[in-house]
Amino acid sequence: MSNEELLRHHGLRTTALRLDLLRLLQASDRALTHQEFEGGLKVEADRVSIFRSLNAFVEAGVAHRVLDGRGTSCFARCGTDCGHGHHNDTHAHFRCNTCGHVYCMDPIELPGVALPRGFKLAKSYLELDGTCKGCR
Amino acid sequence: MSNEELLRHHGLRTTALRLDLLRLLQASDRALTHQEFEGGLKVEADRVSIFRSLNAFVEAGVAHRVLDGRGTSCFARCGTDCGHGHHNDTHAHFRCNTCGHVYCMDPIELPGVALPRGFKLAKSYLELDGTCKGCR
DNA sequence: AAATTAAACGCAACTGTGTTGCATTTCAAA
DNA sequence: TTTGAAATGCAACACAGTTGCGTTTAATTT
Repeated sequence: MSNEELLRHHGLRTTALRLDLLRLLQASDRALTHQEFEGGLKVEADRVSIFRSLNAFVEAGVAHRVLDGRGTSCFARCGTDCGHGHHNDTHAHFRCNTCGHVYCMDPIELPGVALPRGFKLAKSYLELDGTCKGCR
Repeated sequence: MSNEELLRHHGLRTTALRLDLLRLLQASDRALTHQEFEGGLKVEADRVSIFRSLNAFVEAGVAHRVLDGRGTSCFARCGTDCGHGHHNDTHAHFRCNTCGHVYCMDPIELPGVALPRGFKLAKSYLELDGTCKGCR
């Protein structure tokens, strides 16, 4: 599926900015921060528009948001089974303590956890850190 | 161990602000944000001093830092086995999707994860969300 | 008890992320 | 080609968190 089709398929308009953002998303093997998007764009775009497009991606199921362990949002492409309002991002995220980059891992099974009385579990997320292959 | 002793034991001076922060930490069953500390203090204190004291707590092993899922830091008391530069915070954190509060869960075993070639794992963190007992 | 010194503090200023309001432009459909 | 909604740009704002620096204070020494 082309990026134009991808956007259309998720109910988003195809604009130069969004195609450019998708290009960056697809070219990267890891989650990117807003800053990295801004620095890598070929088109000129306002910070605010980038934020809004990335938020639109998340809402539409085109990308998912990951926190980088210091509170900054990173974005990575979703699998084909994500759609408007629902994400199937049941994979772990690995953050490198040296370069700070965040990588999506393969999907895994998470263990059940006993919660205190009254707590209702919705989702579990496994976050990993260590050293990535580029930083060893 | 009194709070004075606790601070002394971790190489920190006992000041009115730090004792007040410790009081709030101890009175809470969940991790608190900087804002909550600021609002709950009996003594007057500058925002910056609160940030600095909380950072000092983390570095000394008195408290640990948890992200609340929206990028803001929360702080909770450490167990007795944490010290300067090393934390034994091998427990999951639960964030309520309604009120946003973050709770520390009991320590659990995390499953081993197969990482891509070249990645070296340091630590794993299990993050949970759902509805807390106060919000059902 | 007074002097001393490093740690802690208060204040001002700054950085960076992320958001909101509003006017303007642009996409896509009629 | 017209048209309406979505997307963008710009200005301003909110908030977390940090840094520099001068002053105060805690704990040690004399």
